Amino acid sequence: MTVDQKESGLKANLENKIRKADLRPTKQRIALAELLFADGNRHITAEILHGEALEAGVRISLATIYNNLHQFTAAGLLREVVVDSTKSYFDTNMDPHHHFFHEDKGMLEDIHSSKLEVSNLPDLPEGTNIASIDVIVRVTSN
Amino acid sequence: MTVDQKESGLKANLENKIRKADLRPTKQRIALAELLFADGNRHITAEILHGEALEAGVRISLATIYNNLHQFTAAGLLREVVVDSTKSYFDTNMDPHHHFFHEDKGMLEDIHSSKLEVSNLPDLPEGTNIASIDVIVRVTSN
DNA sequence: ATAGCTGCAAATGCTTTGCAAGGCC
DNA sequence: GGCCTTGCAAAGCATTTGCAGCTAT
Repeated sequence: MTVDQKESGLKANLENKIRKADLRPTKQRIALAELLFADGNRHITAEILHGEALEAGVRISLATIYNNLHQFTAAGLLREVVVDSTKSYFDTNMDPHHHFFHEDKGMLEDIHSSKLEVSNLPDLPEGTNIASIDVIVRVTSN
Repeated sequence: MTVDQKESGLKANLENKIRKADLRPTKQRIALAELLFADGNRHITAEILHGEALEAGVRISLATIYNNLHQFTAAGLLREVVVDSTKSYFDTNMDPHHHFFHEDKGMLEDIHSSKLEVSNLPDLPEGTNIASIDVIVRVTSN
């Protein structure tokens, strides 16, 4: 198999992913999907993703980045991680897991679920269900 | 002891708290301290606190609310809880503890530290220290 | 053809800042 | 008096929205 075939196989795969989410595989969406999903788990902000897209030679507006990040999130391809009150991070790892947050660098790092356990959870408030449990271990450089 | 004496005792206490933080006990600061610390643990946004101050008849600007929330936070009288990417919450409970976050209502509720245990924490990334561990149990009404 | 997407620019919402006037020590 | 605080209005920043034009099906 040539490199080109691998390349096109990957793209076809991403197109599929987009189609399954009931979204049209536009040039911009495919480019974003490549940046987000090709290299495994990523934690990214809209701004950064925009920069990467431009660098990769894909002309795309920030508004479209935001639209697509939210559409991907709604479709279950991404999740939003709330760690910083000034900007939003999106995570491509959909398995249950937690995070280190490097406060100095504004960087997220996965903690595999098996590596961290939350026990002794008290009774939930009357009439509520758990939507998710987020554990954020904030670290600073020493 | 009369009610008035209790009242003034409380205020004197709050003034002390403010002085210890190296801040001047201005009318606005005392009013905010009353709203924040008089009735035990609270979780509050700048907007809400502003509303409460106006309701209590204290003329204070939103900018001053923000200034003081940050000064109180820097002084260790408050902590900021990051749960919502659109606004900041401040918590008057400085003991180590975690939170339920009612996503429907945008409301925080304490989980006493003794009630929830985080175990099996993996090794920290090279050269880092823990700043804090935040557990947020997001719940929705059913 | 038509419903969905994109880009632009304007709008939004929360938060911060600059600066003149006022208040605490 | 001198420095800290306040309030106002303007600015800032990330994000969202309206809309005209383009694109996938």
